[in-house]
Amino acid sequence: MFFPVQAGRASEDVALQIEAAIMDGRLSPGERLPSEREMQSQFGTGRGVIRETIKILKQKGLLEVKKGAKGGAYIRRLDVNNISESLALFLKQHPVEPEKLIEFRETLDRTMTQLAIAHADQTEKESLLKEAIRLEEMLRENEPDFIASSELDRQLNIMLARMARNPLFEWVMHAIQMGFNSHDYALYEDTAYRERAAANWKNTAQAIAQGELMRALGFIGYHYVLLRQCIAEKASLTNETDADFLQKDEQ
Amino acid sequence: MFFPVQAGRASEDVALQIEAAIMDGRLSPGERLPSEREMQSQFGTGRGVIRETIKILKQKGLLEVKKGAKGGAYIRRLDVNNISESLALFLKQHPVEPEKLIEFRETLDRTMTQLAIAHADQTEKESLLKEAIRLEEMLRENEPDFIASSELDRQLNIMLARMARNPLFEWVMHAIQMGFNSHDYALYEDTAYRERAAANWKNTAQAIAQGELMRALGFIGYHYVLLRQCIAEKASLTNETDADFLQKDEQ
DNA sequence: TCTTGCATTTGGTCCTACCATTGTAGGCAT
DNA sequence: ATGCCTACAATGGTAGGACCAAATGCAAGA
Repeated sequence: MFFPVQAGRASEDVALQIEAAIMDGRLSPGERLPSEREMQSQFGTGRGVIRETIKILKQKGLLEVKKGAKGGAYIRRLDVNNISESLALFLKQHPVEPEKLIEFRETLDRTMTQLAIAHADQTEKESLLKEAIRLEEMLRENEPDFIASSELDRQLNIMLARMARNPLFEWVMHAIQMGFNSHDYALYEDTAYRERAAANWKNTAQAIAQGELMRALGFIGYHYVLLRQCIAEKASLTNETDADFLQKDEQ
Repeated sequence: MFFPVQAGRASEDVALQIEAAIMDGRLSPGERLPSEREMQSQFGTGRGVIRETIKILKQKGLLEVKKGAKGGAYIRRLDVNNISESLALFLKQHPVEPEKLIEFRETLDRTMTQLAIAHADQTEKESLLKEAIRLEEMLRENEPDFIASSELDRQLNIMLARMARNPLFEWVMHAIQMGFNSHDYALYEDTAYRERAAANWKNTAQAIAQGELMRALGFIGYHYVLLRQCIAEKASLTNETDADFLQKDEQ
């Protein structure tokens, strides 16, 4: 039941030591690690081990590496993107039925709306409304930019999440949006959908600004009704894609 | 406005190529990559670059490396733990007020309860109830095992998530529980809390098994009332810890 | 004072040799 | 023929050295 103390994991070992030092606060964001050649002698290993260590920690998002004099490995503050990337990678291997995603997002949206009305200040609420109006206008143009508008849609979601004054909602929304970026562009190509969705965003923002919770929730509900309709239409049009998706989902 | 085509990122480059091959399905879980020395010549680089590449992909959870003959880098199917680990790491650097965590979990719990009643089969519902009863019994012992019981509490949560038939809830719950493991043990040390919490779990499971949504939601609500009380008590007892926490949260 | 250019620091790459682990094939003994 | 053991080969793990490339700073020169 004993296991070898070090079964070829020198780089993992060093990585753990450095990670621990960062988490303990012995190393703070912005600080620099010694140069590779220095650590090489400090840890008593070859330089290769140190380099592999650095790659690991860099991949974890804990380090940022710069070349040249005054270069080296700098401690980096983690940000949400690391989680988002992990999630996105995971989702590529584990496709989720659109309905499941909608179910999840609707839950979050309803709560965030509630929290936003309670906690956000008036400035933010009006800013949300302003952006929603901007989205509506953007789509009224002759040749709407789908990428820009679905980007703005994302922005609105993030704003709402931030207004909820609960970072967890913000982080999860962020990660979810990054993970599912591919599907969303397509929706904004549907003329009928995008205009009603934008109008609905405006209504939602208005209700939030006026503090009318139930009305806001009603609009949120309508938003997801629209989404479900739009997806159902797309699915019935292209059976092939649907079959593909189901197949992928099976494995 | 031009940027150098390869600013010292050979290993990242190779990693991207392999990652793409995995995502395209050109490489499937279980398959083996060529040996380091072979790839070295295939990619036209030194062996160090290949090794760094492998470390990166291993850290991402895409590879598993074995030594010896028939060893090498094997493609691995991603699992939720990678996300959980990213989140846990992130949360260590970004502490969250307990109230915010409760707010978030309560939202998920309420929806999951609703979905579980609608989608789970009777077998599962009874199994949930059985485990809840087991938790209650476990705490009635003379010397309850805090770690085991808070582990069982986690299990109950995961079961509920699975019963919702929506993998997103399952994954997020999993990640959240991994990320916040440290706080939760402590709660189960409070005698008054843990017994009422367990009894409440039983009631909740019972209501779910009987398909009584509103009653179940009522119990869920009570669960979080208990949690909030428990945390408030702890906070008022140890002002020092609380001050520490706020300080950490500021930075 | 500004520019140029050299020197230094530091990561990026290649190479080569050797060690450690593991699976297997072949030989040896029963 | 069977079963055990050993030697070998494949493969990742480590060490150390040499050189390249980029970034910075300083010094010399215009």
